[in-house]
Amino acid sequence: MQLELSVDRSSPVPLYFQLSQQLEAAIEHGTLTPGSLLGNEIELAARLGLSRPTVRQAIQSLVDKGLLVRRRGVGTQVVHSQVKRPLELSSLYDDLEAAGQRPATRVLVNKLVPASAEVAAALGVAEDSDVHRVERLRLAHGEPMAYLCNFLPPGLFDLDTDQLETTGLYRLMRAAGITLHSARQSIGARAATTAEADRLAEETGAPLLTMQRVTFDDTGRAVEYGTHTYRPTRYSFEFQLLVRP
Amino acid sequence: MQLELSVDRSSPVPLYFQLSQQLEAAIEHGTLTPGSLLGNEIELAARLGLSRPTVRQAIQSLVDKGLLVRRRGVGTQVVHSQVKRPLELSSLYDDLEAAGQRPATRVLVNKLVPASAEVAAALGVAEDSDVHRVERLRLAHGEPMAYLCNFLPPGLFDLDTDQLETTGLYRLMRAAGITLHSARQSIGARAATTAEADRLAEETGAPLLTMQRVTFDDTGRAVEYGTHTYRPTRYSFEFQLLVRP
DNA sequence: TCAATCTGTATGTCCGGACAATCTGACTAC
DNA sequence: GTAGTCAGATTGTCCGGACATACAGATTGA
Repeated sequence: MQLELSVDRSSPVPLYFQLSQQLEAAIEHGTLTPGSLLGNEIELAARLGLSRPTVRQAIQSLVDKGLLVRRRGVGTQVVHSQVKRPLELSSLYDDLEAAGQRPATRVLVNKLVPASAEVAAALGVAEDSDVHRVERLRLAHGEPMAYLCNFLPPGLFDLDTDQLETTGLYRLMRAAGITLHSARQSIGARAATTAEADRLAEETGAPLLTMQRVTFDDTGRAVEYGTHTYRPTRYSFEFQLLVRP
Repeated sequence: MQLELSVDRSSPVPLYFQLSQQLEAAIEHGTLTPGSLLGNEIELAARLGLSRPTVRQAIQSLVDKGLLVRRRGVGTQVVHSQVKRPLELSSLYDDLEAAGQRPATRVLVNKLVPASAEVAAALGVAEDSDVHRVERLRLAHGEPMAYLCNFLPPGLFDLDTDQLETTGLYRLMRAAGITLHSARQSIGARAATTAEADRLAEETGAPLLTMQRVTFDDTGRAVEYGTHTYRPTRYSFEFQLLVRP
Protein backbone atom coordinates (compact mmCIF):
# COMPACT_ATOMS: atom_id res chain seq x y z
CA MET A 1 0.00 0.00 0.00
CA GLN A 2 1.21 3.44 -0.81
CA LEU A 3 1.45 6.19 1.72
CA GLU A 4 -0.79 9.11 0.98
CA LEU A 5 1.41 12.12 0.61
CA SER A 6 0.69 15.44 -0.95
CA VAL A 7 2.00 18.95 -0.83
CA ASP A 8 0.26 22.28 -1.21
CA ARG A 9 2.28 24.58 -3.39
CA SER A 10 0.11 27.57 -2.60
CA SER A 11 0.94 27.29 1.08
CA PRO A 12 3.67 29.49 2.48
CA VAL A 13 4.94 26.49 4.42
CA PRO A 14 8.08 25.20 2.71
CA LEU A 15 7.53 22.08 0.67
CA TYR A 16 10.23 20.08 2.38
CA PHE A 17 8.68 20.94 5.71
CA GLN A 18 5.24 19.86 4.63
CA LEU A 19 6.68 16.56 3.52
CA SER A 20 8.74 15.97 6.63
CA GLN A 21 5.74 16.68 8.82
CA GLN A 22 3.60 14.22 6.92
CA LEU A 23 6.28 11.58 7.16
CA GLU A 24 6.75 12.22 10.85
CA ALA A 25 3.01 11.96 11.41
CA ALA A 26 2.92 8.70 9.48
CA ILE A 27 5.71 7.30 11.64
CA GLU A 28 4.06 8.51 14.81
CA HIS A 29 0.75 7.13 13.72
CA GLY A 30 2.20 3.78 12.79
CA THR A 31 1.35 3.99 9.11
CA LEU A 32 5.04 3.76 8.43
CA THR A 33 6.10 0.78 10.48
CA PRO A 34 9.55 0.52 12.05
CA GLY A 35 12.05 -1.10 9.76
CA SER A 36 10.06 -0.45 6.63
CA LEU A 37 11.75 1.05 3.63
CA LEU A 38 10.66 4.51 2.61
CA GLY A 39 11.03 3.90 -1.10
CA ASN A 40 13.70 5.55 -3.13
CA GLU A 41 14.04 9.27 -3.28
CA ILE A 42 13.81 9.58 -7.02
CA GLU A 43 10.48 7.87 -7.26
CA LEU A 44 9.15 9.65 -4.20
CA ALA A 45 10.08 12.96 -5.75
CA ALA A 46 8.40 12.03 -9.00
CA ARG A 47 5.26 10.92 -7.24
CA LEU A 48 4.97 14.20 -5.37
CA GLY A 49 6.04 16.39 -8.23
CA LEU A 50 9.03 17.59 -6.25
CA SER A 51 12.70 17.61 -7.00
CA ARG A 52 15.05 15.22 -5.35
CA PRO A 53 16.89 17.89 -3.30
CA THR A 54 13.59 18.92 -1.75
CA VAL A 55 12.72 15.36 -0.85
CA ARG A 56 16.20 14.83 0.50
CA GLN A 57 15.89 17.91 2.67
CA ALA A 58 12.69 16.55 4.17
CA ILE A 59 14.22 13.15 4.80
CA GLN A 60 17.39 14.66 6.20
CA SER A 61 15.49 16.59 8.82
CA LEU A 62 13.95 13.37 10.06
CA VAL A 63 17.31 11.64 10.03
CA ASP A 64 18.59 14.46 12.22
CA LYS A 65 15.72 13.85 14.57
CA GLY A 66 16.66 10.20 14.75
CA LEU A 67 13.47 8.90 13.17
CA LEU A 68 15.02 7.60 9.97
CA VAL A 69 18.25 5.90 9.03
CA ARG A 70 19.73 6.03 5.55
CA ARG A 71 21.92 3.34 4.06
CA ARG A 72 23.64 3.77 0.79
CA GLY A 73 22.63 1.14 -1.68
CA VAL A 74 19.78 0.01 0.56
CA GLY A 75 17.37 2.81 1.17
CA THR A 76 15.87 4.82 3.98
CA GLN A 77 14.37 2.95 6.90
CA VAL A 78 12.19 3.90 9.80
CA VAL A 79 14.09 3.39 13.03
CA HIS A 80 12.80 0.60 15.22
CA SER A 81 13.35 2.06 18.60
CA GLN A 82 10.79 4.17 20.30
CA VAL A 83 12.33 7.55 19.79
CA LYS A 84 10.23 10.09 21.54
CA ARG A 85 12.13 13.31 21.40
CA PRO A 86 15.80 14.04 21.34
CA LEU A 87 16.77 16.14 24.29
CA GLU A 88 15.60 19.68 24.03
CA LEU A 89 16.38 22.66 26.12
CA SER A 90 13.28 22.16 28.15
CA SER A 91 11.66 24.12 30.88
CA LEU A 92 10.37 22.34 33.92
CA TYR A 93 7.08 24.12 33.53
CA ASP A 94 6.56 22.86 30.00
CA ASP A 95 7.64 19.37 30.99
CA LEU A 96 5.13 19.19 33.79
CA GLU A 97 2.39 20.66 31.67
CA ALA A 98 3.08 18.16 28.90
CA ALA A 99 2.85 15.39 31.46
CA GLY A 100 -0.56 16.68 32.49
CA GLN A 101 0.61 17.60 35.96
CA ARG A 102 -0.83 21.11 36.01
CA PRO A 103 2.16 22.83 37.57
CA ALA A 104 1.82 25.66 40.03
CA THR A 105 4.44 28.22 40.89
CA ARG A 106 4.92 30.21 44.04
CA VAL A 107 7.22 33.19 43.64
CA LEU A 108 9.22 33.59 46.83
CA VAL A 109 11.58 36.35 45.78
CA ASN A 110 11.63 38.73 42.83
CA LYS A 111 13.99 41.63 43.29
CA LEU A 112 17.18 43.29 42.16
CA VAL A 113 20.32 42.31 44.01
CA PRO A 114 24.05 42.95 43.51
CA ALA A 115 25.68 40.13 41.60
CA SER A 116 27.90 37.79 43.58
CA ALA A 117 31.17 36.68 42.02
CA GLU A 118 29.62 33.38 40.97
CA VAL A 119 26.59 35.01 39.36
CA ALA A 120 28.68 37.71 37.72
CA ALA A 121 30.95 35.12 36.17
CA ALA A 122 28.05 33.05 34.91
CA LEU A 123 26.18 35.96 33.38
CA GLY A 124 29.23 37.87 32.20
CA VAL A 125 28.35 41.05 34.08
CA ALA A 126 30.35 43.14 36.52
CA GLU A 127 30.50 41.98 40.11
CA ASP A 128 28.08 43.86 42.38
CA SER A 129 26.13 45.18 39.40
CA ASP A 130 22.38 44.80 39.63
CA VAL A 131 20.80 41.54 38.53
CA HIS A 132 17.34 40.10 38.96
CA ARG A 133 17.03 37.36 41.53
CA VAL A 134 13.96 35.17 41.24
CA GLU A 135 13.23 32.38 43.66
CA ARG A 136 10.35 30.10 42.92
CA LEU A 137 8.80 26.97 44.32
CA ARG A 138 7.35 24.69 41.69
CA LEU A 139 4.52 22.42 42.78
CA ALA A 140 2.58 19.61 41.19
CA HIS A 141 -0.63 18.29 42.71
CA GLY A 142 -0.03 20.64 45.62
CA GLU A 143 3.27 18.96 46.49
CA PRO A 144 6.55 20.84 46.20
CA MET A 145 8.70 19.42 43.43
CA ALA A 146 11.53 21.82 42.94
CA TYR A 147 13.07 24.97 44.25
CA LEU A 148 14.27 27.24 41.48
CA CYS A 149 16.67 30.12 42.00
CA ASN A 150 17.42 32.18 38.90
CA PHE A 151 19.50 35.22 38.09
CA LEU A 152 18.90 37.38 35.04
CA PRO A 153 20.72 40.40 33.68
CA PRO A 154 18.67 43.60 33.98
CA GLY A 155 16.83 45.23 31.11
CA LEU A 156 16.09 42.05 29.21
CA PHE A 157 12.38 42.04 29.79
CA ASP A 158 9.77 42.76 32.39
CA LEU A 159 9.81 40.25 35.21
CA ASP A 160 6.26 40.33 36.41
CA THR A 161 5.55 38.26 39.49
CA ASP A 162 2.02 37.47 38.35
CA GLN A 163 3.25 36.19 35.03
CA LEU A 164 5.94 34.14 36.74
CA GLU A 165 3.25 32.42 38.76
CA THR A 166 1.23 31.44 35.72
CA THR A 167 3.88 30.35 33.24
CA GLY A 168 7.51 29.34 32.89
CA LEU A 169 10.56 31.55 32.63
CA TYR A 170 11.54 30.31 29.19
CA ARG A 171 8.13 31.00 27.80
CA LEU A 172 8.34 34.55 29.07
CA MET A 173 11.73 35.01 27.48
CA ARG A 174 10.57 33.70 24.14
CA ALA A 175 7.52 35.93 24.32
CA ALA A 176 9.85 38.88 24.91
CA GLY A 177 11.57 38.16 21.61
CA ILE A 178 14.64 36.46 23.04
CA THR A 179 15.90 33.64 20.85
CA LEU A 180 17.30 30.93 23.06
CA HIS A 181 20.29 29.25 21.51
CA SER A 182 22.15 26.99 23.89
CA ALA A 183 22.71 26.20 27.52
CA ARG A 184 25.43 24.75 29.65
CA GLN A 185 24.04 22.40 32.24
CA SER A 186 25.36 20.49 35.19
CA ILE A 187 23.35 17.84 37.00
CA GLY A 188 24.42 16.52 40.36
CA ALA A 189 23.21 15.49 43.76
CA ARG A 190 23.86 16.43 47.34
CA ALA A 191 22.36 16.22 50.80
CA ALA A 192 19.72 18.79 51.68
CA THR A 193 20.55 21.55 54.10
CA THR A 194 17.96 22.35 56.71
CA ALA A 195 16.74 25.38 54.80
CA GLU A 196 16.43 23.40 51.58
CA ALA A 197 14.70 20.56 53.33
CA ASP A 198 12.14 22.92 54.83
CA ARG A 199 11.30 24.44 51.47
CA LEU A 200 10.77 21.07 49.81
CA ALA A 201 9.14 19.25 52.69
CA GLU A 202 12.03 16.85 52.95
CA GLU A 203 14.27 16.03 55.87
CA THR A 204 17.69 17.47 56.51
CA GLY A 205 20.30 15.30 54.82
CA ALA A 206 17.86 13.81 52.35
CA PRO A 207 19.29 13.41 48.83
CA LEU A 208 18.47 16.22 46.41
CA LEU A 209 18.90 16.35 42.67
CA THR A 210 20.58 19.58 41.59
CA MET A 211 20.86 21.36 38.29
CA GLN A 212 22.82 24.43 37.38
CA ARG A 213 22.28 26.07 34.05
CA VAL A 214 23.48 29.06 32.08
CA THR A 215 21.40 29.85 29.04
CA PHE A 216 22.60 31.86 26.05
CA ASP A 217 20.66 33.58 23.33
CA ASP A 218 21.73 33.58 19.71
CA THR A 219 23.89 36.66 20.12
CA GLY A 220 25.93 34.85 22.72
CA ARG A 221 24.66 36.80 25.70
CA ALA A 222 24.01 34.87 28.88
CA VAL A 223 20.33 35.51 29.56
CA GLU A 224 19.79 33.35 32.62
CA TYR A 225 21.70 31.55 35.33
CA GLY A 226 19.83 29.12 37.51
CA THR A 227 20.46 26.88 40.46
CA HIS A 228 17.70 24.37 40.93
CA THR A 229 17.08 21.62 43.45
CA TYR A 230 14.60 18.82 42.83
CA ARG A 231 13.05 16.22 45.04
CA PRO A 232 14.42 13.00 43.56
CA THR A 233 11.37 11.04 44.66
CA ARG A 234 9.24 13.34 42.53
CA TYR A 235 11.42 14.20 39.61
CA SER A 236 14.19 12.85 37.45
CA PHE A 237 15.71 13.98 34.19
CA GLU A 238 14.61 11.82 31.30
CA PHE A 239 15.79 12.33 27.79
CA GLN A 240 16.76 10.74 24.55
CA LEU A 241 20.21 11.16 23.13
CA LEU A 242 21.32 10.80 19.55
CA VAL A 243 24.75 9.75 18.52
CA ARG A 244 26.08 12.48 16.34
CA PRO A 245 27.10 10.90 13.06
CA MET B 1 42.18 40.12 6.34
CA GLN B 2 40.83 37.18 4.48
CA LEU B 3 40.61 33.73 5.94
CA GLU B 4 42.79 31.25 4.16
CA LEU B 5 40.54 28.55 2.85
CA SER B 6 41.18 25.98 0.21
CA VAL B 7 39.85 22.65 -0.87
CA ASP B 8 41.54 19.68 -2.41
CA ARG B 9 39.44 18.28 -5.19
CA SER B 10 41.61 15.21 -5.55
CA SER B 11 40.91 14.21 -1.98
CA PRO B 12 38.20 11.64 -1.32
CA VAL B 13 37.02 13.79 1.58
CA PRO B 14 33.84 15.58 0.54
CA LEU B 15 34.33 19.22 -0.33
CA TYR B 16 31.69 20.48 2.07
CA PHE B 17 33.36 18.53 4.83
CA GLN B 18 36.78 19.93 4.07
CA LEU B 19 35.32 23.39 4.23
CA SER B 20 33.37 22.86 7.42
CA GLN B 21 36.43 21.44 9.13
CA GLN B 22 38.53 24.42 8.13
CA LEU B 23 35.88 26.80 9.35
CA GLU B 24 35.54 24.92 12.62
CA ALA B 25 39.29 24.96 13.10
CA ALA B 26 39.35 28.69 12.43
CA ILE B 27 36.65 29.26 15.02
CA GLU B 28 38.37 27.02 17.53
CA HIS B 29 41.67 28.69 16.88
CA GLY B 30 40.23 32.17 17.21
CA THR B 31 40.97 33.25 13.65
CA LEU B 32 37.25 33.71 13.22
CA THR B 33 36.30 35.78 16.22
CA PRO B 34 32.89 35.47 17.87
CA GLY B 35 30.35 37.79 16.35
CA SER B 36 32.25 38.26 13.13
CA LEU B 37 30.43 37.86 9.85
CA LEU B 38 31.45 34.98 7.68
CA GLY B 39 30.98 36.81 4.39
CA ASN B 40 28.19 35.97 2.04
CA GLU B 41 27.80 32.52 0.63
CA ILE B 42 27.90 33.54 -3.01
CA GLU B 43 31.24 35.23 -2.75
CA LEU B 44 32.66 32.52 -0.54
CA ALA B 45 31.64 29.94 -3.10
CA ALA B 46 33.22 31.95 -5.90
CA ARG B 47 36.43 32.40 -3.96
CA LEU B 48 36.78 28.68 -3.37
CA GLY B 49 35.57 27.63 -6.77
CA LEU B 50 32.62 25.80 -5.23
CA SER B 51 28.92 26.02 -5.81
CA ARG B 52 26.63 27.68 -3.33
CA PRO B 53 24.87 24.45 -2.28
CA THR B 54 28.21 22.97 -1.29
CA VAL B 55 29.15 26.01 0.75
CA ARG B 56 25.71 26.04 2.31
CA GLN B 57 26.08 22.40 3.28
CA ALA B 58 29.34 23.15 5.05
CA ILE B 59 27.87 26.11 6.87
CA GLN B 60 24.73 24.22 7.77
CA SER B 61 26.70 21.49 9.50
CA LEU B 62 28.32 24.10 11.72
CA VAL B 63 24.97 25.73 12.39
CA ASP B 64 23.74 22.33 13.51
CA LYS B 65 26.68 22.10 15.85
CA GLY B 66 25.78 25.47 17.29
CA LEU B 67 28.93 27.22 16.16
CA LEU B 68 27.29 29.54 13.66
CA VAL B 69 24.06 31.49 13.47
CA ARG B 70 22.47 32.56 10.20
CA ARG B 71 20.29 35.61 9.83
CA ARG B 72 18.45 36.32 6.68
CA GLY B 73 19.44 39.62 5.19
CA VAL B 74 22.34 39.91 7.60
CA GLY B 75 24.72 37.06 7.14
CA THR B 76 26.29 34.21 9.04
CA GLN B 77 27.92 34.97 12.35
CA VAL B 78 30.18 33.08 14.69
CA VAL B 79 28.37 32.45 17.96
CA HIS B 80 29.74 34.35 20.92
CA SER B 81 29.26 31.84 23.65
CA GLN B 82 31.83 29.26 24.51
CA VAL B 83 30.22 26.27 22.93
CA LYS B 84 32.32 23.28 23.74
CA ARG B 85 30.42 20.28 22.54
CA PRO B 86 26.74 19.61 22.26
CA LEU B 87 25.78 16.67 24.37
CA GLU B 88 26.99 13.42 22.95
CA LEU B 89 26.22 9.90 23.91
CA SER B 90 29.32 9.72 25.99
CA SER B 91 30.92 6.96 27.91
CA LEU B 92 32.17 7.61 31.40
CA TYR B 93 35.47 6.06 30.44
CA ASP B 94 36.00 8.45 27.56
CA ASP B 95 34.91 11.40 29.66
CA LEU B 96 37.39 10.62 32.38
CA GLU B 97 40.16 9.95 29.93
CA ALA B 98 39.48 13.23 28.15
CA ALA B 99 39.68 14.98 31.50
CA GLY B 100 43.08 13.43 32.07
CA GLN B 101 41.90 11.38 35.02
CA ARG B 102 43.36 8.06 33.89
CA PRO B 103 40.37 5.92 34.74
CA ALA B 104 40.70 2.42 36.10
CA THR B 105 38.10 -0.28 36.01
CA ARG B 106 37.61 -3.25 38.27
CA VAL B 107 35.32 -5.90 36.86
CA LEU B 108 33.31 -7.37 39.71
CA VAL B 109 30.98 -9.62 37.76
CA ASN B 110 30.96 -10.84 34.16
CA LYS B 111 28.60 -13.73 33.58
CA LEU B 112 25.42 -14.92 31.94
CA VAL B 113 22.26 -14.63 33.99
CA PRO B 114 18.54 -15.07 33.28
CA ALA B 115 16.91 -11.77 32.44
CA SER B 116 14.67 -10.27 35.09
CA ALA B 117 11.40 -8.70 33.99
CA GLU B 118 12.93 -5.23 34.13
CA VAL B 119 15.98 -6.21 32.10
CA ALA B 120 13.90 -8.19 29.62
CA ALA B 121 11.62 -5.21 29.03
CA ALA B 122 14.53 -2.83 28.58
CA LEU B 123 16.43 -5.05 26.16
CA GLY B 124 13.41 -6.43 24.39
CA VAL B 125 14.30 -10.07 25.04
CA ALA B 126 12.28 -12.88 26.62
CA GLU B 127 12.13 -13.02 30.37
CA ASP B 128 14.54 -15.54 31.88
CA SER B 129 16.49 -15.75 28.64
CA ASP B 130 20.24 -15.48 29.02
CA VAL B 131 21.81 -12.02 29.11
CA HIS B 132 25.26 -10.82 30.03
CA ARG B 133 25.56 -9.12 33.37
CA VAL B 134 28.60 -6.95 33.88
CA GLU B 135 29.30 -5.14 37.10
CA ARG B 136 32.19 -2.75 37.21
CA LEU B 137 33.70 -0.29 39.61
CA ARG B 138 35.16 2.76 37.93
CA LEU B 139 37.96 4.51 39.77
CA ALA B 140 39.90 7.70 39.24
CA HIS B 141 43.09 8.43 41.15
CA GLY B 142 42.47 5.23 43.07
CA GLU B 143 39.17 6.51 44.44
CA PRO B 144 35.90 4.82 43.50
CA MET B 145 33.76 7.10 41.36
CA ALA B 146 30.96 5.01 40.06
CA TYR B 147 29.42 1.59 40.20
CA LEU B 148 28.24 0.40 36.81
CA CYS B 149 25.88 -2.48 36.30
CA ASN B 150 25.14 -3.36 32.67
CA PHE B 151 23.09 -5.96 30.87
CA LEU B 152 23.71 -6.95 27.26
CA PRO B 153 21.92 -9.33 24.94
CA PRO B 154 23.96 -12.43 24.12
CA GLY B 155 25.83 -12.98 20.89
CA LEU B 156 26.55 -9.37 20.19
CA PHE B 157 30.26 -9.52 20.75
CA ASP B 158 32.87 -11.05 22.95
CA LEU B 159 32.82 -9.66 26.48
CA ASP B 160 36.35 -10.14 27.60
CA THR B 161 37.05 -9.25 31.21
CA ASP B 162 40.56 -8.09 30.45
CA GLN B 163 39.35 -5.77 27.75
CA LEU B 164 36.64 -4.44 30.04
CA GLU B 165 39.32 -3.50 32.54
CA THR B 166 41.35 -1.53 30.05
CA THR B 167 38.71 0.33 28.07
CA GLY B 168 35.07 1.38 28.06
CA LEU B 169 32.04 -0.61 27.04
CA TYR B 170 31.05 1.72 24.23
CA ARG B 171 34.46 1.55 22.70
CA LEU B 172 34.28 -2.22 22.69
CA MET B 173 30.89 -2.12 21.01
CA ARG B 174 32.06 0.25 18.32
CA ALA B 175 35.11 -1.90 17.74
CA ALA B 176 32.80 -4.87 17.28
CA GLY B 177 31.10 -3.06 14.42
CA ILE B 178 28.01 -1.97 16.32
CA THR B 179 26.73 1.41 15.20
CA LEU B 180 25.31 3.21 18.19
CA HIS B 181 22.30 5.29 17.30
CA SER B 182 20.43 6.60 20.31
CA ALA B 183 19.88 6.11 23.99
CA ARG B 184 17.17 6.75 26.47
CA GLN B 185 18.52 8.09 29.73
CA SER B 186 17.17 8.90 33.12
CA ILE B 187 19.16 10.77 35.73
CA GLY B 188 18.04 10.88 39.33
CA ALA B 189 19.23 10.68 42.90
CA ARG B 190 18.58 8.58 45.95
CA ALA B 191 20.05 7.60 49.29
CA ALA B 192 22.70 4.89 49.25
CA THR B 193 21.85 1.47 50.59
CA THR B 194 24.42 -0.16 52.79
CA ALA B 195 25.67 -2.36 49.94
CA GLU B 196 25.98 0.59 47.59
CA ALA B 197 27.69 2.67 50.24
CA ASP B 198 30.25 -0.05 50.87
CA ARG B 199 31.12 -0.34 47.20
CA LEU B 200 31.64 3.38 46.78
CA ALA B 201 33.25 4.12 50.15
CA GLU B 202 30.34 6.30 51.18
CA GLU B 203 28.09 6.09 54.18
CA THR B 204 24.67 4.49 54.25
CA GLY B 205 22.06 7.10 53.38
CA ALA B 206 24.53 9.35 51.59
CA PRO B 207 23.11 10.92 48.40
CA LEU B 208 23.97 9.10 45.19
CA LEU B 209 23.55 10.24 41.61
CA THR B 210 21.90 7.56 39.50
CA MET B 211 21.66 7.00 35.77
CA GLN B 212 19.71 4.43 33.86
CA ARG B 213 20.27 4.02 30.18
CA VAL B 214 19.10 1.87 27.31
CA THR B 215 21.20 2.16 24.19
CA PHE B 216 20.01 1.27 20.70
CA ASP B 217 21.95 0.60 17.55
CA ASP B 218 20.87 1.82 14.14
CA THR B 219 18.74 -1.23 13.48
CA GLY B 220 16.68 -0.42 16.54
CA ARG B 221 17.96 -3.25 18.68
CA ALA B 222 18.61 -2.50 22.32
CA VAL B 223 22.28 -3.32 22.76
CA GLU B 224 22.80 -2.32 26.37
CA TYR B 225 20.88 -1.56 29.52
CA GLY B 226 22.73 0.00 32.40
CA THR B 227 22.06 1.09 35.95
CA HIS B 228 24.80 3.30 37.26
CA THR B 229 25.38 5.02 40.56
CA TYR B 230 27.86 7.86 40.95
CA ARG B 231 29.37 9.56 43.93
CA PRO B 232 28.04 13.08 43.61
CA THR B 233 31.05 14.56 45.34
CA ARG B 234 33.23 13.11 42.59
CA TYR B 235 31.05 13.29 39.53
CA SER B 236 28.30 15.30 37.93
CA PHE B 237 26.81 15.34 34.46
CA GLU B 238 27.92 18.35 32.47
CA PHE B 239 26.77 19.07 28.99
CA GLN B 240 25.82 21.67 26.47
CA LEU B 241 22.37 21.75 24.98
CA LEU B 242 21.25 23.30 21.75
CA VAL B 243 17.82 24.65 21.09
CA ARG B 244 16.54 22.83 18.09
CA PRO B 245 15.29 25.47 15.65
C1' DT C 1 12.06 65.31 15.04
C1' DC C 2 9.93 61.10 14.22
C1' DA C 3 7.76 57.61 11.58
C1' DA C 4 6.82 55.24 7.30
C1' DT C 5 8.78 53.66 3.01
C1' DC C 6 12.09 52.13 -0.09
C1' DT C 7 16.25 49.58 -1.43
C1' DG C 8 20.23 46.71 -1.20
C1' DT C 9 21.89 42.51 0.63
C1' DA C 10 21.99 38.10 2.36
C1' DT C 11 19.90 33.88 3.35
C1' DG C 12 15.75 30.54 2.34
C1' DT C 13 13.63 27.60 -0.88
C1' DC C 14 13.42 24.98 -5.06
C1' DC C 15 14.67 22.96 -9.46
C1' DG C 16 16.93 19.46 -12.80
C1' DG C 17 20.73 17.11 -13.81
C1' DA C 18 25.29 14.47 -13.40
C1' DC C 19 28.46 11.24 -11.60
C1' DA C 20 30.49 8.63 -7.53
C1' DA C 21 30.36 5.41 -3.68
C1' DT C 22 28.38 1.62 -1.50
C1' DC C 23 25.35 -2.15 -0.43
C1' DT C 24 22.70 -6.39 -1.77
C1' DG C 25 22.07 -10.31 -4.20
C1' DA C 26 22.91 -13.20 -8.02
C1' DC C 27 26.09 -15.21 -10.89
C1' DT C 28 30.43 -17.37 -11.99
C1' DA C 29 34.78 -19.70 -11.40
C1' DC C 30 37.60 -22.59 -8.73
C1' DG D 1 30.58 -25.85 -1.85
C1' DT D 2 32.93 -21.75 -1.37
C1' DA D 3 34.83 -17.62 -2.64
C1' DG D 4 35.27 -14.00 -5.79
C1' DT D 5 33.03 -11.06 -9.29
C1' DC D 6 29.61 -8.41 -11.40
C1' DA D 7 25.31 -5.77 -12.01
C1' DG D 8 21.46 -3.30 -10.26
C1' DA D 9 19.67 -0.27 -6.92
C1' DT D 10 20.00 3.57 -3.86
C1' DT D 11 21.96 7.17 -1.45
C1' DG D 12 26.05 10.67 -1.38
C1' DT D 13 28.09 14.54 -3.47
C1' DC D 14 28.18 18.44 -6.48
C1' DC D 15 26.83 21.79 -9.89
C1' DG D 16 24.48 26.24 -11.75
C1' DG D 17 20.65 28.74 -11.73
C1' DA D 18 16.11 31.04 -10.30
C1' DC D 19 13.03 33.41 -7.40
C1' DA D 20 11.18 34.44 -2.61
C1' DT D 21 11.78 36.41 1.87
C1' DA D 22 13.43 38.99 5.58
C1' DC D 23 16.48 42.21 7.69
C1' DA D 24 19.12 46.78 8.18
C1' DG D 25 19.99 51.14 6.97
C1' DA D 26 19.13 55.10 4.10
C1' DT D 27 15.70 57.85 2.22
C1' DT D 28 11.54 60.25 2.24
C1' DG D 29 7.49 62.25 4.10
C1' DA D 30 4.61 64.26 7.77
